[in-house]
Amino acid sequence: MLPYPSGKLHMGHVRNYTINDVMLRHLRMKGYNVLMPMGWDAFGMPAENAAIANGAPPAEWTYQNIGDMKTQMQPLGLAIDWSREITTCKPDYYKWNQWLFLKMLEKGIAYRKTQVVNWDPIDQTVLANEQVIDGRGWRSGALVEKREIPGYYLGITQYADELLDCVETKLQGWPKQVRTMQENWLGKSEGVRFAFHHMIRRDESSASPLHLQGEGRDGDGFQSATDNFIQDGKLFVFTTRADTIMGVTFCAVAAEHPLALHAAKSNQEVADFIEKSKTGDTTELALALKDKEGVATGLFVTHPLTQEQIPVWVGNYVLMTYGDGAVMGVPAHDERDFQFAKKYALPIKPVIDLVKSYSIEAWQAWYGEQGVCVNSGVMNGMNFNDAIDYVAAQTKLHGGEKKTTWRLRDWGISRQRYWGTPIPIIHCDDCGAVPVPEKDLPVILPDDLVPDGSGNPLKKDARFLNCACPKCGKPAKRETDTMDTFVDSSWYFMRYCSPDSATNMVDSRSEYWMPMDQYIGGIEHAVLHLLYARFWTKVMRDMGLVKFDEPFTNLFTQGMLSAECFYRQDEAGKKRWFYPSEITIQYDDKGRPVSATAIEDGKPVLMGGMEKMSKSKNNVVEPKDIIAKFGADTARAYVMFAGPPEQSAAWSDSGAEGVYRFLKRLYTYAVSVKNASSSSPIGDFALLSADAKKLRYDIHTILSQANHDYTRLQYNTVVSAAMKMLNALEDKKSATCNDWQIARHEGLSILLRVLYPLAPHLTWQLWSDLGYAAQHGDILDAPWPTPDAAALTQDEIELVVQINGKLRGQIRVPKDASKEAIEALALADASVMRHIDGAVIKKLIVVPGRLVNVVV
RNA sequence: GCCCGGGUGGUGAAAUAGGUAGACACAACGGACUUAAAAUCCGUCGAGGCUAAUCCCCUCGUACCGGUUCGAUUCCGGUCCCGGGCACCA
Repeated sequence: MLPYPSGKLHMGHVRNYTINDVMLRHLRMKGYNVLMPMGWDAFGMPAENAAIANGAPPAEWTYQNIGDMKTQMQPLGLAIDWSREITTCKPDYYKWNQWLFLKMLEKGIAYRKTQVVNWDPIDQTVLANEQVIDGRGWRSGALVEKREIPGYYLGITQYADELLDCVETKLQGWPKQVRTMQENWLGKSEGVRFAFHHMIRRDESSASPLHLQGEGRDGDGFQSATDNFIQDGKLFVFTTRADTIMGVTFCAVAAEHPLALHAAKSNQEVADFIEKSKTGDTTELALALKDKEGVATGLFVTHPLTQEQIPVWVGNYVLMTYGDGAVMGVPAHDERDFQFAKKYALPIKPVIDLVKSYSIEAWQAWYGEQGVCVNSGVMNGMNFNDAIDYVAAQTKLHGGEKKTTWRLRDWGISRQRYWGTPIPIIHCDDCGAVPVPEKDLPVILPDDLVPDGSGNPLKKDARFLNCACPKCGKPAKRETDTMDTFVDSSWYFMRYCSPDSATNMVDSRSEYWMPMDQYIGGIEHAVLHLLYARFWTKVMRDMGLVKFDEPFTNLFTQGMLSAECFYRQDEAGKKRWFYPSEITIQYDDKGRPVSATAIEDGKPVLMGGMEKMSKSKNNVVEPKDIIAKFGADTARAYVMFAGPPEQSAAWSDSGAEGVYRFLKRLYTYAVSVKNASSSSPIGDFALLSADAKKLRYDIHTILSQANHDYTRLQYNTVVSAAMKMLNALEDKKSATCNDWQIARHEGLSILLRVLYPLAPHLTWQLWSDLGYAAQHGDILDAPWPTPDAAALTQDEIELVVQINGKLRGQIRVPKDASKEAIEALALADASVMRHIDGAVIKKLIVVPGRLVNVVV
C-alpha cells in the first residue's frame, strides 16, 4: 500500500516494505518476474493543516516530504522500480480520477444529491465523524451543526450484491478477518418492507387520511434525501422480524423523518425534540450510552393486519439513514423497543412462543430468537419463514414486499477542501451543473494557494473559479469541492502498469501484471480502502477498461509495531513520558524487570508496558537511527525476526542488537572460511566423512524448514533458520580437512542465499568475496537452494521410546530397520526396561521415523 | 450486545499431518580474555522434588474445567481473560 508522504518514514513502513522486499527477492531468485512499485498518496488534510501552520502552499510541503521519505527509504535497499513512481497530486494522475468520474456520471453511477453532514460554522467546512469531538469541531471548537448540503455520490450500493458474493467466491486469498469485516460493512439484511396505512389524528372525528406527499423537497429541484418515505398517508417500515407483526404496539420514526417534521408544525413538543436531536454528541460511544427517548406525535396509523390504530412516536434510537427511517415497535421481542416502551408505559405484547413464563425478565433472554407465533390470531402456529411469507402477501395491497436492505450506503466523495482532485463540474445559472468536456481535462488544481483555515481557498481564487459554461458559453463558476482522497487510492495500483500513458487511464499492459498477486498493508484499511478499490475495479471492468473482477488476489495484513514506554504521573494526573534512553531498569534475581528509575534523578518511574509507537509517549523508534547504528540489514532482519509478520510485534533495542551480533558473526565466519581455502573445493558428497555428512544433514534439514516458512510468509523463523545454519557451521570451526571444506562451502552458500532476501547487502558482498559469484553469477540470479534428498537420508536414526505416552528413552536404529527390530531394541533399552518393571505390555505402537509407544 | 483473532518460560517466540513442549534469540546470572571497560568467547537458565552433587532420576507444566486418543499446545464441548472489528442497522 502506498504511503502518505508525512515526511517521516516510521518502523511500520519499514515492516510493510521489508515484507514486500523479502517476498520479492525470494520469488525473483525462484525465477519469477516480480514488480514492486511505489507511489505517494499525496492529497489530503495534513498538507492543508501544515500549509495553514507554515503559511506556505501544501504542494511545497508535500513535494518536500516525498523527497525526504524517499531519501529515508533508499538506504533500506528496497527493490523498488522507481521508473513507475506515482504521485496522486500530479495532474497526469488525477486527470483520470476526473475522467472516470465523468464516465460514471454518464452511466448514472455518479450522481448529485443533498446529504446531512457535520458542518463547522467557523471553519466553513464539512467535518468527518472522527473530527467531531464532544459535539464540537476538532480545530475550531465550534458547536457542530447538522446540515443538508448537495454533494456527489458514487453508487457503490449498485454493486452491493457482487461485492458480497465475491468475498465468498474470489477472495479466498484474503485473511478471514478482513473478509468478515467487509461482509459486516455491506450488512445485508433480508426482511419485509410494508406500510402502516390510513394515517390520522386521533382527535379528528372525520378520520380522513393525511396526504403528506411532496413535503421535504429541497429548493434546487434535486430529490431530497427525506423524500419518498410517505406516500398517500402511508408509513413504510422495514423489519427482519415480520413474524412479530402482531406484537406491534407503537411505531417510531427518526427525528429527520418527514412525518416528524410534519408533526412538529403543529406540536411544539415534537419541534423541541427534533431541535434537540440536531445538536448533541454524535460519537459512537455517546450514542451507545444514550437513553431511549422520544415524544408522541399525536398521529396514528392503521395496523395492516388487525386494522388497530397504532400511535406514532419520534424516537432518538431510530436512524434516518437505515431502511425507511421508521420502525415498527415490538417491545416483547426487541430490546430497544422494550426499553422505549417501558419508559413511556406502552403496552408489551408477546407473540412468539419462546418460554412458558410470560414474565418480562424471562422474556429478555430470548431477544432475537425465532419461534412459533402465538397470541397472533390467524398467524398462530406459523413458524418464522411461513410468517414472513404470510405478512409479505397480506401487506401487498399497501406496497408490502420481501426486501433486502443493506447497511452500505453510497459513497459521498465531495469534500469542501482545497488539497484534492477538483470535481470536474461547472455551475451555470441557466444550464445547472454541467460536466467539464473530456477535451478540457484535467481541471488543474492551482498549486500555489495558501489556505488560512477559514473555508476552501478555491472559493476565493478567481482564476480557478470563473469560467465559461461548456453548454451555453455564458460566465459560470467551477465546482470548488474536491474528491475524497480514497478516490486516489482506489486504482493507483493499476496505473503502475502503464504510468507513462498520456492517452489512457490504463492500457493493455495491465493485463500482464493485474490482478495484483500480493497486496500488503495494515489492517486499518480492512474496510474503506479495500472496499472502494474493489468497487472501482468493477466499475472499470464494466466500462471495458480492465478484464478482471477483483484487484487483489492475495492480501496480507501486517501487525503493528509497539515499544515499551515509561512515565511519571504528577498530582494533577498529568503524565510525563520518558525516552528509553533516560531510564535504568532494575531486575530481580530471576532476571524479571521489577522497577525502573530515571537516570537524571535516580527516582522511580512507572513502566507503561508495550504501547503502539507514538510520538506523545516518547517510544517511537526512528528507522534512520537504527540504520545509522546497526545498518539496513539489521533493521530489516530484526523487524522480520521480532515476530510473525501478521501479528503485532514489540520493538526491542537489545533484540536488534542480537541480530546485529549474528550478522557480525556471519561476516567473521565467512572471512575465516575464505582464508582457509582460496577457492571452493569440489568433491563427491557421498564420499564425505561422517562428521561432514552430519553437517550436510543439519544444513539441508534447516533448509527444508526455511523453504516451507518462505512459502507461508513466516519470515521470523527464516531468520531463526539462518542462525541455526551458522551455529551448525561454526561447530568444528577449526577443522581444515578437505571433507569439511566441501560441506562448509556448500552450507555457507546455502546460508547466504536463504538470508539474502532479508539481509541483501551483507550477503551480496560475501557471495562475491567467497567467489560464489564467479561460479553462479550474481546472488540475485543464483538458483534458489533446494534440499538434497541424499543429504537428508541418514544411515541411523534416533527414535523416542514412550511408555504410556511419557518419554522414557531414546534408541538408535538403522534407517530401514523392521518394525520387529525396532520393537526389540525399544524394549531392550535400560531406562525403558526399568519403567516397564514387569508390567504387562498391552500394545506397541511404532510410528516410523518418529517414536515407539509402549502401552502397559 | 454481536462477529473475528488470541492466551506457551523473566521477554519475543518455535513446534509442517495429533508424536521428545519451549527451537532460535533477548534479558539475567556465572566464567574466560583484559590493568579495567567495551567487544568477543564458554556455561547455566519452566516450576517443584530426590540427592553429597549444577551426575542421574521423579512429579507437575502450553489460561481454566472436562472429553476423544496408545499419545493433545494441536481435535471436540464448556468457562474465564486479553486484543481487534462492528454497533440503537429495526
